Amino acid sequence: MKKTNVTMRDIADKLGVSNVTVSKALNDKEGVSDELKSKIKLLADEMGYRINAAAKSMKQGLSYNIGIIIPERFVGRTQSFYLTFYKHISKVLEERNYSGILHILSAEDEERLVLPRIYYENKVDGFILLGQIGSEYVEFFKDNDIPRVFLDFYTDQSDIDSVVTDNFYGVYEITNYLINAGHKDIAFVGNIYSTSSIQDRYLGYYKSLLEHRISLNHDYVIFDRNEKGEYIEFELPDPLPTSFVCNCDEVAYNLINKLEKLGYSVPDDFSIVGFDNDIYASISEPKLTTVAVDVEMMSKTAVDLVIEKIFDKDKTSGRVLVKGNIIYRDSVKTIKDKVKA
Amino acid sequence: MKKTNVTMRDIADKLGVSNVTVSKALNDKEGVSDELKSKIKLLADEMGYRINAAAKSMKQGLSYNIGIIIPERFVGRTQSFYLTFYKHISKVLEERNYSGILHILSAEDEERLVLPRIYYENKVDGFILLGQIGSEYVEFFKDNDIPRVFLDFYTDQSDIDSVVTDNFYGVYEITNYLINAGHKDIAFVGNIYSTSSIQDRYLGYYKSLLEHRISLNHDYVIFDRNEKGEYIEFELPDPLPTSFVCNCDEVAYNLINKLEKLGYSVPDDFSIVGFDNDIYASISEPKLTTVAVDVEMMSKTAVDLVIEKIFDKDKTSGRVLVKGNIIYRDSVKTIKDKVKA
DNA sequence: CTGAAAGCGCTTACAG
DNA sequence: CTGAAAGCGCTTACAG
Repeated sequence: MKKTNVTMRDIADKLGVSNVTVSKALNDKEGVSDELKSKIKLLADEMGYRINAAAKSMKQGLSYNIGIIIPERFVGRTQSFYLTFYKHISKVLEERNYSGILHILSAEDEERLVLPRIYYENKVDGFILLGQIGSEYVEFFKDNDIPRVFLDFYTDQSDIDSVVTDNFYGVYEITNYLINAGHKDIAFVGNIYSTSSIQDRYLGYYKSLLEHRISLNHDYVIFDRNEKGEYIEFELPDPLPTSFVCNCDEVAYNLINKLEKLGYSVPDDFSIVGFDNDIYASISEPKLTTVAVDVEMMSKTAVDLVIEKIFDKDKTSGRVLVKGNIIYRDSVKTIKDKVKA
Repeated sequence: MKKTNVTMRDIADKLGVSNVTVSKALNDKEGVSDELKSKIKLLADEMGYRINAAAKSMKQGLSYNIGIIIPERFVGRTQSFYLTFYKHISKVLEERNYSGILHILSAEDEERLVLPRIYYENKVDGFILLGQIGSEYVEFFKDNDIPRVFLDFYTDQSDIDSVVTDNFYGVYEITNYLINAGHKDIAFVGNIYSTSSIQDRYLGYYKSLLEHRISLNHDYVIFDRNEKGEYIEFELPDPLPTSFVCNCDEVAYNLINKLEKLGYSVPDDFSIVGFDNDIYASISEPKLTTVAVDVEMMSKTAVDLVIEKIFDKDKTSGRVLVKGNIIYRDSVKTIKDKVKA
């Protein structure tokens, strides 16, 4: 049992020095002899001294806490993506001597434009907002001058500092890969009017086609969901392509199941790629070749950005793109030398 | 843009009262006329007043933060269970005017017995520890007198306050359900020496058997993993039972796949139940009848316990069991009236 | 290299 | 019903 409530004063008294000297020693500041400094540190340890963050915080006007906001709809039984994000955020925060207060934003609060209590209580120095958030809420958030960075958030609202995956480039690269494997008849699967992120992925696919002088076939754009985001039955084109670029792994997973029910086999009859490298990429048969979002780099970027903004209110970054990495697995077959029927 | 740094003093000055009165009004304490109180609240709103949690915290010696600790191995791509837990914890915390600082405990810190920095900085009033944690770490944690509650944590270490799912009762109930559906030849799937939680589930199964005068057949205890927790090939008994009680959904999912590869069909040839109601219960074909952990009630219980302990250091609760609920889906077939071959 | 003084913004206990 | 005083435990700026 360690004694609670050991203060700098207590340490100072025992050593016959002032609390100022103790503060300087414990914070490794100038103005204390090395000898005294280590004596103080030793005694602090012995006495089980723990700094009072609240006192420091009040004096400095800084809490060394960052609020992480995740809308509750991303916290489902099948959604673990954002916990992984939080893990990396938390790790970087730790390295910077910050802590993360994780706030799950309820649908109700999001609708009624209620900011988290940690804002009204000045418990955090800045915010990282994870995932897609209603644009009204974002506007409302912007009315306050607290530093904030949006992570994995797509919007056309300007003057927002955000860190996002390079959707465009990722799909561009993976489509190139398909073409290099001999594919020419390549479909894109996704509702290209549904989200900005799907749109960018589609455009990456299109750019790869353009570069290889493959003309865009509108029958090869296969919708996966309606405007509400609900999945719909795939309407497969006739004739079928040899490969499918899916806008996400879950849809790739669904497509594989659909094709196999129709008696086809992946990758023998069709090559399929996804995006996200989430659980669906691993539970599908065969496992998916896909684009892995670089969660680690994105998290690090977001944390460093928000901390910079805390110390320089005028700092802006705009939209920062982080490149993903292709993960090669078993859902693509090279057909370079195959004679097509 | 709201002005930052509005203090109680500023409000007091504008109204020609003292900051004490403002403090009382804003905290709804006695000693201010209703008229003045509402005038103060109105002006506070208008001026964009936000309380300084650090100042309050220092004065009261309470941070109104709770540290939530999750070992990093529970934060994988396929593990979203604990984020769901956090969501419910966070919601209750919110209702109690607390905030949650989520700390992901690295494997390294767990091994080296490093407590989270939030402890050493007095940033939290108590801890909720989620999931299984090394016993040395637990012992080390106990050396400190900060309130702590273990959630979804199984151990034989005594004098630990914990909130756990009633494994025993859950499997007891779901085995009863199988028996009522006409099953008599029921296997249990799990390594009964592996974890305390699997052991309890096994004993619930056994109790149900006992109650129905069905004798325990040791061939019907099928191991799913080795001592290290790595999954192994099932060794199916001969003759086969008509149903399987699996110690968790993931294993039930694996078993279904194994049986279907062998040419059997579930639930026509075999009925199968799981435990946890996690993602494997939903992605399996057919969907699993299983026991859902009552995450909401467990979270609420844990939060209320830790808060009680903050205000009454001597409060202990011991091991609190929370009952799960059977979720009926498609993996069980009634064979009551079926003539057996 | 060391320390006395002031102050961060609240709340508590007490006096009127 | 209202307020003056003290103090929570630090850090900062300045003086020696």
